[in-house]
Amino acid sequence: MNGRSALRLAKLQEALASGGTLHLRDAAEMCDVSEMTIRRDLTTHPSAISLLGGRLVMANYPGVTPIYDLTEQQASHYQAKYRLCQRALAFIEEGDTLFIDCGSTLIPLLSQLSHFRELTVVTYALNVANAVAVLPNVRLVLLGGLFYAASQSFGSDNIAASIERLGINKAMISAAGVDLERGVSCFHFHEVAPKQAAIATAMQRLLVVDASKFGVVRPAYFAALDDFDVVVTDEEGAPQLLTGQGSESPAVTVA
Amino acid sequence: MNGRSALRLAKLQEALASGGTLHLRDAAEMCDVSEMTIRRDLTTHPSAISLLGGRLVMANYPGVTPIYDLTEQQASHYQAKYRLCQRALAFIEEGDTLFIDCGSTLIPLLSQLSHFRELTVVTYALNVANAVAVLPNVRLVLLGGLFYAASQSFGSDNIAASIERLGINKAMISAAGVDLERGVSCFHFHEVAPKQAAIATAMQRLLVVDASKFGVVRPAYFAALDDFDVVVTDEEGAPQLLTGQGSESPAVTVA
DNA sequence: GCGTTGATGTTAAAATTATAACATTTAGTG
DNA sequence: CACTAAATGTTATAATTTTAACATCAACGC
Repeated sequence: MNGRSALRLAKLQEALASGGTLHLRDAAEMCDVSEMTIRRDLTTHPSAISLLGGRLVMANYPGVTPIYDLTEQQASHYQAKYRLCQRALAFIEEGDTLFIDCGSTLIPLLSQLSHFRELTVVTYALNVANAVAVLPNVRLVLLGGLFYAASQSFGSDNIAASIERLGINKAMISAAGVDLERGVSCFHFHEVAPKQAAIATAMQRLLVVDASKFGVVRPAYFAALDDFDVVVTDEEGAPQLLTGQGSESPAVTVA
Repeated sequence: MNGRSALRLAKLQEALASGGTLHLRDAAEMCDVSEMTIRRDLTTHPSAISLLGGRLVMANYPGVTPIYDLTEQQASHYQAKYRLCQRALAFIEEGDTLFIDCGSTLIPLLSQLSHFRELTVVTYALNVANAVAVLPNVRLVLLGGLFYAASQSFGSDNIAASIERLGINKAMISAAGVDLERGVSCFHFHEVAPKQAAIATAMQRLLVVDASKFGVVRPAYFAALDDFDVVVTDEEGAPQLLTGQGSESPAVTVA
């Protein structure tokens, strides 16, 4: 690594930080070196900047190349997430006020919301808010507070009260672990309060989880399985697993 | 416009909505048409998708091509904004708790904050939050509420109370109009409450505006010029203009 | 000073992407 | 069914981007 090289990268990073893209040509001129040098800077040092068809873009920015392209295997993995959200979508109705939980599970659902005439989305997650902000037909209510990077979400001491003040129709909740006996859990403790508040106040509670979460327990417990009205999942074998070896559990419908 | 064309675009948009990029090749395969057709779809219909070096990306996503590239004139226009923010930066100190206003003016400032060891940023704007969220050294407090797309910001009836509860050190306020007699104004009325609350509670109030805003009045008045301790601007002639033809106005320092 | 090393510049070739022109298919109409 | 027009596919060509190879230059130690 080179001092000057790092300096150039820093300069470019600053230029790109406010958004937009920078052509390799302009980047070279801006740094007063050749395009080749910029290319080499980029390949030598790894950095937050990535080169896309002759243009520099911030790689860690929400929308751009989170290091993955939607190709082959990943496309099929995307398909799985997509199908799960398709099932969840079936429960959404025109005019609903939805609580959308944090995490990546529900993100593919959000673009589908453009097909409705009018909806309201309540969330405490930045990535959810970004996906909803571009939809003109969806009113967005973001519950703010202190930002937690790990879950891309916000927390505050009165978030539960804020949620309970809203008329939430349906709560779409995600989880990192679902176990028959130990209940439903997630990674981060600051997610517990908003999840519980949404479950408490919503008219219908939907747990949206892919089957890989079954039998898993994570540090932060937030609900029992029968606190939910519906469990939306992606595997056919799931019903037995969840309702307990064929015993009747009328509180939970598995979709 | 064609029904199938629109359908393809919608499909691709959904695929891209959760982030990432999609190679033209894969997009064509996904839609079961030739690459040329995808290209034509993109050029015929305007859409949120843009093609960057053979890859499809969401154009309206925060980080990517907000329709502008940083080239030539625009690079110099960026330089102006950048210099303005450099001046504003001089007022920021290690450990500060900053209120950052909405709009695009202060965005270039945010990436510079990475040079500090520790800061806290309070904002009610989504674009500001996105820029700050990637900085590991800056604590982010986002004041939530109902989202207003026009200003990419949030509003709620208790936003003023939330701001006043925080220990804000310095308020960096932007404006769309600054006039000696008619005061400082912006476009949107929902911005008034948070701006005024920040001005009321902050220890130091800085107005950051480029000179093009001088002599302009916008619909929503929110402060008098001497409510600010410092006016940060980019033109040398500004002092006279603002302090009133050379008369003394000790309340306002122009940087 | 000389030679070495690392950084950078220059150039040519390869690969990829963009554009245009023309061929083919498809859907709709009388 | 034939005709038309729009949509799509195919191909060739142009433009651009990527890669590799080699040339230059400056800094540094001996």
